[in-house]
Amino acid sequence: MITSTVENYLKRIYLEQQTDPAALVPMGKLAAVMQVVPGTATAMVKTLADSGLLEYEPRGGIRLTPGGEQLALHVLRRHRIIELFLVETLGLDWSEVHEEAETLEHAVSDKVLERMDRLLKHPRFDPHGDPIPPAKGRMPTDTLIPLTSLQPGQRADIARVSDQDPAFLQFIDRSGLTPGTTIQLQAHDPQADAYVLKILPKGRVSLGSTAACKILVREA
Amino acid sequence: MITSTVENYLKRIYLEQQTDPAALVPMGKLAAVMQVVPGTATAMVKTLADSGLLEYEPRGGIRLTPGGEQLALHVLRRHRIIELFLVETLGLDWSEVHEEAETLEHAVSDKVLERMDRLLKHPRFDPHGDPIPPAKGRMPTDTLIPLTSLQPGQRADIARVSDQDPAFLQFIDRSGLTPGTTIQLQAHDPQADAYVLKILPKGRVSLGSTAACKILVREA
DNA sequence: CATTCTTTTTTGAGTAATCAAACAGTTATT
DNA sequence: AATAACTGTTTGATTACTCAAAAAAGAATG
Ligand SMILES: [Mn+2]
Ligand SMILES: [Mn+2]
Ligand SMILES: [Mn+2]
Ligand SMILES: [Mn+2]
Repeated sequence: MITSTVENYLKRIYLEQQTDPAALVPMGKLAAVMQVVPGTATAMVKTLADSGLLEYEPRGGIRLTPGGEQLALHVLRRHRIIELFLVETLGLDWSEVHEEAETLEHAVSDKVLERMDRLLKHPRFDPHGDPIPPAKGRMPTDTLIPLTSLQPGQRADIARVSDQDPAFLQFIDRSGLTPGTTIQLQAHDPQADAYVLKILPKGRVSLGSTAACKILVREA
Repeated sequence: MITSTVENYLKRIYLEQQTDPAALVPMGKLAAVMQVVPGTATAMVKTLADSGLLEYEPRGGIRLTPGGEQLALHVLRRHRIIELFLVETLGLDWSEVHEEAETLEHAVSDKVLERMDRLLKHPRFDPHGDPIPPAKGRMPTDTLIPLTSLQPGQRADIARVSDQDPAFLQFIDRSGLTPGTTIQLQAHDPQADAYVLKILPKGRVSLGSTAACKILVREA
């Protein structure tokens, strides 16, 4: 049975995998992101391995099988379409939809999901700029860079905000740094740990590296 | 913890209660409608009684406490608003939304629910004509009668279809007997077990008593 | 009123998911 | 190499929900 617990594990494992596709995901990392004690993660991973959803090397780590990855992408598609639906159709704030989608992603049927997808005109990105896995076919790979990699003077479009914390997302919103915005890095002072951005057409904001590296941009 | 299992039990008990508000709901009935073995119902009922959600008379039956009833109505409100939302906003067929809502009713937050309610302009009835419990305040009581109680010649408006079976609902749709339709009972032949209806402004259909008593009407 | 049938409860067991804490294996440090 | 620190696994228990089957209570019938 694919319980919602299994769906959550697969989705998290997939996301961890993406941060370093070559390496195995260590058990400690998995336990940490799933917020369970290590023994729980070990037990779960054994049953997922038995179901053929991942490969498990004891004391080494794990990696999703193609079947496990397909399921993970399915959950991720649901999650991101639901997020966008909640923002676009029901008018929720982008800072709160992640939490809502965390539950709904396990309850929405394929039929309902495809209706949402149609109503939203087959969107390619969720409210945070994360790509929506297509119903079939490969996940599109775009090459985004963190704001911290820009050279002073360089322009770029904000493409993604990779932190689901409502307080941070609300700050991004207030500052006018939502995906789609064009910015220019005006100055970077390593000593002050300050990235000064010009928001086009008007506006200015200064960020520390902790915040700046959560903002991914596409070079203009 | 209010698990979705608990929500389902409370909702079913409430609905059973309504069929005969004076009597206790017998354990056998509960087990049957919940599709569990009697022992399972007994075990569950004990924990619900311990949580103060219902009163349990061993070998007598059960009755929801005010707290249990409030929770049940909350679930029922979610269920019915979701059904209408799926029909109105996502364009699903009324024959399939009951099953979808059965899962979603446990996953939709109060915030999302109130957004749906607002988008639907605070509806009072679900697609099947069942009343939507208000967020606060008492459940409205309307006096509907089954089609089988009409006298030949009498006119009435179809108000509710009380069977969630998709095949039956599709038949009702095909026959033009959806809630809101005005009909007139043209003839009732007890020997043939046939209720002949005129559908206004035009149309005619004949129903047996099994089908006719699932259709509730409001006298014109 | 004794027997039979029906309904309900009890008992014992299983699955899924979790934690605490003991244990074992691996890597780093002295 | 010995020891310490870290990481991961095992073991034993718990909670929520469920079923199968035995036992008990109550109702109906001859
Ligand atoms: Mn989730
Ligand atoms: Mn997102
Ligand atoms: Mn349900
Ligand atoms: Mn309904």
